[in-house]
Amino acid sequence: MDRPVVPLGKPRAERADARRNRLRLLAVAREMMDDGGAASVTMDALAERAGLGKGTVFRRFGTRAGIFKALLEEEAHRFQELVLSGPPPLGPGAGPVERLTAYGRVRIAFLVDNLDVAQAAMEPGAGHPAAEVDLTLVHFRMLLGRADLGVRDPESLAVQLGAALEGPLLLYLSSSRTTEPPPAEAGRRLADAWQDLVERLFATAAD
Amino acid sequence: MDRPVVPLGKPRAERADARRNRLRLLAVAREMMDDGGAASVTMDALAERAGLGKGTVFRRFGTRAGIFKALLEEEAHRFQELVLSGPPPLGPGAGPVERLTAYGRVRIAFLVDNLDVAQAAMEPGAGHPAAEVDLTLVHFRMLLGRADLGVRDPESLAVQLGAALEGPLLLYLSSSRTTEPPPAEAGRRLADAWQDLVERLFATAAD
DNA sequence: AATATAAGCGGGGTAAAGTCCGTTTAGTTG
DNA sequence: CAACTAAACGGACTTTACCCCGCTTATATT
Repeated sequence: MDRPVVPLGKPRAERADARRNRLRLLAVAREMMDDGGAASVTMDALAERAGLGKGTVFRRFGTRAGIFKALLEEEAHRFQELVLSGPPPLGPGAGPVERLTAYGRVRIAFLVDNLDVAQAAMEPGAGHPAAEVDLTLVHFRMLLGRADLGVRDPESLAVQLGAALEGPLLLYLSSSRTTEPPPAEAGRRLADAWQDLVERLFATAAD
Repeated sequence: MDRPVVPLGKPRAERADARRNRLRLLAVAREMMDDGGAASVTMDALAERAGLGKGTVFRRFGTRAGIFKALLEEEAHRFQELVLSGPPPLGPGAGPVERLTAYGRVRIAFLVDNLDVAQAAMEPGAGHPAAEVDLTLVHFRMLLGRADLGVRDPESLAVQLGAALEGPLLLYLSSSRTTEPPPAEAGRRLADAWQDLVERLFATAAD
């Protein structure tokens, strides 16, 4: 629980062996997931299969969920680049409504693909809902600020939108997946609903 | 090898001892929460303090989260009555916008009060997001159906609204509560934002 | 190169969730 | 009321996440 807590200003670059092991662990984790699914990634097994001690695994990731968050964030980083400097409508150059709907579409596709990782990433009292969510929020705030709806509390609206996007996804991926609609179709439906919501919200501004 | 094969349709009422123990466990759990917070409610301790075996606890609630869900649902039942047949604006008699905002206000207050139980109720791969959430969805669907926005997929909108209401709450209650705004104020802010969102959504219909 | 030290490492230890299965009992049937 | 059966019970057992802390090593400093 105690974090090292270097007062501040001293990031103290990651040591070479630490970095090597971190990458190693992530690679092995991915490998194990491909084999036996997320459930098969136990801390002991991961440590052993990576040829490291259990303590090391925890030092690197803090918690089991931490591993999955890290996996997710690797991907998220690529995504972020697209959002910040890729081609429209996802990247800059399109209007807020287009960018928001595009964002939703891509994010939904992403989570539907990485369903089990996403699930595993939020199990315990994980606290922070992944830095990744924060990225979504930052982006939403930016877009909302730009589009001038006369909203009282843009910060809260960003959070609500984020929830409206992620919530249904989580609901979907937590429901029995055996008899449910196939992911592709569910994804399409979620994306359409998202577009509907965004357009409806912005319609009031266009009056 | 003879299979019992009760065809179906026979719920087989709860046995008297089972009922007694179920109520007992809930009472003791509440007691323990008042003492040492949600974290102090371990399955072993609960079993012992109730004078029962651990197996019994699991038979009754299936999972640790199950206990907290059960606690929450006890409350939710009272709430449901208010919604279905209480006085306006929460109960019938007011317009959809008023009812939705009232619903949000009360629900937020409820969750802010029961913060730790709510948190504890959603920890593991709990699967079903609590029957309670379903109640919210049923209600939202009803109100959305009544108010005739020309929405393509009312079902999805209900889910999104539910998420927009609950998501920010969860975010709030999972963030460090030591330095954050006091619950009362946070609650007010969430409620205002919720009202804003609902009014904005319905504005397009009122044109 | 020698030294100092913060960071990293390992793996046994603990606690708590959840499973198993043999025993007990409430409720039913003739 | 005696036999019967499905449900409930208990508690030992297993599996994991996560902690602790003495030992090792990379890296900065002189």
